[in-house]
Amino acid sequence: MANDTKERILEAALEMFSQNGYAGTNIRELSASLGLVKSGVYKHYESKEAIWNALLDQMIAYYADRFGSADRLPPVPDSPEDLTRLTMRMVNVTVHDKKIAMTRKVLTLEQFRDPRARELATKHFLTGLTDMFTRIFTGMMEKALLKKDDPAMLAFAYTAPISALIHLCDREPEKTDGAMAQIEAFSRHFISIYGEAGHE
Amino acid sequence: MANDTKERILEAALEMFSQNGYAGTNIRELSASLGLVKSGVYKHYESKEAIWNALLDQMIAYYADRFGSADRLPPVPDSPEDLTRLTMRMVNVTVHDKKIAMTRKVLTLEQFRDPRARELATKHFLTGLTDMFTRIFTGMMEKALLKKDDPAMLAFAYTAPISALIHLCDREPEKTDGAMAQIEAFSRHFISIYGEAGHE
DNA sequence: CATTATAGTGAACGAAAGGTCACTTGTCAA
DNA sequence: TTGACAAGTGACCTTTCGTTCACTATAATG
Repeated sequence: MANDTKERILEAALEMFSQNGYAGTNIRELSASLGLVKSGVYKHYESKEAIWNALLDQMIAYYADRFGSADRLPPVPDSPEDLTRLTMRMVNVTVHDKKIAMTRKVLTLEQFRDPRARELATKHFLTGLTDMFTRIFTGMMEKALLKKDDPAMLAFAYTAPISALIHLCDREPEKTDGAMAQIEAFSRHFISIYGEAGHE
Repeated sequence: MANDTKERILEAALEMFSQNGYAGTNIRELSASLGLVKSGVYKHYESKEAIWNALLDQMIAYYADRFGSADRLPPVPDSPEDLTRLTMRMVNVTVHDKKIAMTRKVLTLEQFRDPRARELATKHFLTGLTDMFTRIFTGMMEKALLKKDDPAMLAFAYTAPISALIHLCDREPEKTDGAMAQIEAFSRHFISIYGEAGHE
């Protein structure tokens, strides 16, 4: 025992599924990338679909652990500039962390096929960010850093464009730098509109 | 001759590729959906990949014809309310037109595999809408319907959230009505922020 | 009417897919 | 030392895939 092959299979599956999709991946290649022969994989998972479901379980658990609970919320920014800094820090992680980026790709590719992937995709791409920033903006309005407005609407207006550029980075990685700059510019523009006048 | 089978194959391919992806589609099913036996397809296309390329050609040409030229631009709205009306009309078409919706799905599924799909996806999901509304907003600023600002930035801030909700409709069609309402609410909110004061 | 190209059929093929199984190897507990 | 078990191998099975091909029916052409 004391073997991590079962986990390594999931890692390899994430990599291959995110590049070629579930249907476009075969377990011969998958196992070869681990230095195994394909029958070896079946010692750990009973089928290709079982690998997929285990991977999805892991992605769902990871998301719940990392973004699901309210207490994991980043601190409310102390200034408008802090919002931009917080945003850029989060975006940088999300774009450059290989595992998170591959998770997004997998969800993109399988969202029409698997109901659980669909649900998780909506969280990753839309509601997760919106909910998070709804709380942040509520806090900022209480601190009088943002003009009073519907925080959920502002969060949607703030996160959706950022999410669109993250998708662009996934699709065309060579545009990552430009997209990052655009996110920062957008964040500043957002603050210039919604930031409470009187705060430096 | 006088046969439209070649076109019908592309229609069926769009349908199947948009649901199951390229790798997840087999030509037995594809031809069966046309009342053919699979070998019949090869009288019209020499391979599965040739079908895919022809479909992509058609999607690219369709996009260029419909959204590519500047003269196809919708008229600049005459009032802020008109912007919402124009937006809702465009979104309604884009969401409910089966062919356009399937095109988006196919591009979503194949964007990481095919460079041409990748390029078209970026146009469909990001730059196309942004460019279009950059022109519209420029016109609205000239008419003093919008506060003077960077029209490209406003267009990005306006279209990206709408695009996110269109994606939601593709992913979870049962949420279409809610998404539509949210788009309309967002449009009005946008106008309440950027609309030039003094216009009713 | 004879001809010829076109659209479609059905059987067959080789390759590749997912999956099974008898067997070997290495590790640990009794 | 031995027994048991988990991990990995390689041959093999079945199904399905994309593709080919000889053939037929049809409809337009000379």
